[in-house]
Amino acid sequence: MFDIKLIRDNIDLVRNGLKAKNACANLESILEKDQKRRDLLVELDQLRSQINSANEEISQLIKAKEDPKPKIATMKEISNKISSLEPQAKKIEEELHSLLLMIPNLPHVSVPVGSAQENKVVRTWGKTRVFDFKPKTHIEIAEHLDIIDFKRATKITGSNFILFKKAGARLERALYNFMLDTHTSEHGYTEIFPPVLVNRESMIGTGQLPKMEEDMYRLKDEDLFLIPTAEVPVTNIHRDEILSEEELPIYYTAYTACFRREAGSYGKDTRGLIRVHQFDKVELVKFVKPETSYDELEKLVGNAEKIFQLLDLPYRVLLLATGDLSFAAAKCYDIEAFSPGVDKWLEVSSCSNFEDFQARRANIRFKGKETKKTTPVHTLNGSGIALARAVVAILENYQTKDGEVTIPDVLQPYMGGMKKISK
RNA sequence: GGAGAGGUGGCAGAGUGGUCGAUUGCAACUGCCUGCUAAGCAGUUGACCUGGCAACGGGUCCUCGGGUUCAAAUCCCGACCUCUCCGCCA
Repeated sequence: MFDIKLIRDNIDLVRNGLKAKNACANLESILEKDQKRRDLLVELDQLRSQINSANEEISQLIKAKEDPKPKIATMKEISNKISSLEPQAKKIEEELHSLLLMIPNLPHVSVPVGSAQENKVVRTWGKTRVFDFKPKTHIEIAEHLDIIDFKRATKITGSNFILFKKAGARLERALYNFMLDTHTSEHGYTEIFPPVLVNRESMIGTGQLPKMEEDMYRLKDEDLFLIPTAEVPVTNIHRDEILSEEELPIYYTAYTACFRREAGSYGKDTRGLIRVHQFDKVELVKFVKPETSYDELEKLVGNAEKIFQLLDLPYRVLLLATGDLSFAAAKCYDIEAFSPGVDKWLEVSSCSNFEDFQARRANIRFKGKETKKTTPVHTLNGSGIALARAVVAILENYQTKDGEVTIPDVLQPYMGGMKKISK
């Protein structure tokens, strides 16, 4: 949730931040509503205060066996005034709230200003494979090895769904087990297995709603949503809670299926595994103290990178420019894996610091041990990592001349010792 | 899904129209006492909104939303959740 006080106190900062993010909001109208709301509140509070003291007097009159009728008459009068003001106050409160929910987070100062062209490659890891043959795409490889059945997935559900088979299915399972094991035993994350259906409050809490409802799968009868990422249920674990300072930082990791409608994004990038409506992902979520959140972001990216290093897959890390940042993010690194078959860098992870943006929406705070103050926590999350695209990277990077795929060393134990996928 | 019971502060648990943000117990914190620990004694302990430079005020919150009333934790209606029994089911 956007902090109204920041708009009141520092409107230029907000205006510039929104501009950098290519977002607009009528800040003047928000401030106007805010003023009107506070004026109404002051008036209402005064009336309520009168009611409270009158009420006390009435009870004393009753106790003293005196006639409370005249006092009751004045109370009735005040009470009527209150009932006429209350709906106004409530209405403006709601209007203000929904306006604030539509304002995106502001970018951090360290984020380059501009559109996606301003994204910066921060570092590149590993060597791009050199093949003595023309590398095939993951689609050709998967169909040749009969480990993914695109046609039948379409028959069962619809376009852009996938059906893994045999070693393909096993590879999927091996990958998320390997990732969960790495994050829990080497990076200190606590494993979570959350629901994949969440309610509206949870979706608002992490910022998917109200703005992006059309991108979400929603149940017709229940007002529940299929999660687009485990970020939603996992961040909402601590919604409406006050944590103690000693509990922080909290690190969670979760494997879930993720569901995205990808409305309006049909085009050339949608073949194969690259953009599908359901994919598996291992997510990393952190709740931290504000002063540590940017250090925590660097560590988070490092944890995601580690997966690629262990898999020995070349990747690069991008720092996203302001215009490419998502709604809730203040700063974001993308990890892209190089896939020689499609000859592209594919986004396989996105690691963001949301600062207190989600924490304000979801009402997640912590109490200072010394200060005794309650302050919103900072939340972060990152993919560690997204599976369908990691499979693309593995199939295309580890393909051999005769159409087989070598299994990366770290995955072999998870594949029952299998060293390569053959027909 | 059907029938019944219930949802009060960190927890336990009173309160059934007016002086109730709410008795009390536990837990926690701060003093005192004590060789140490325990016990004991005294006090403190919620969140949110809002006025004010401040000192210091005012308001809201007894699951949530409506209603009755001058006045609601308390009465009425609805939603959600929990428990018990029955049905169904992995």
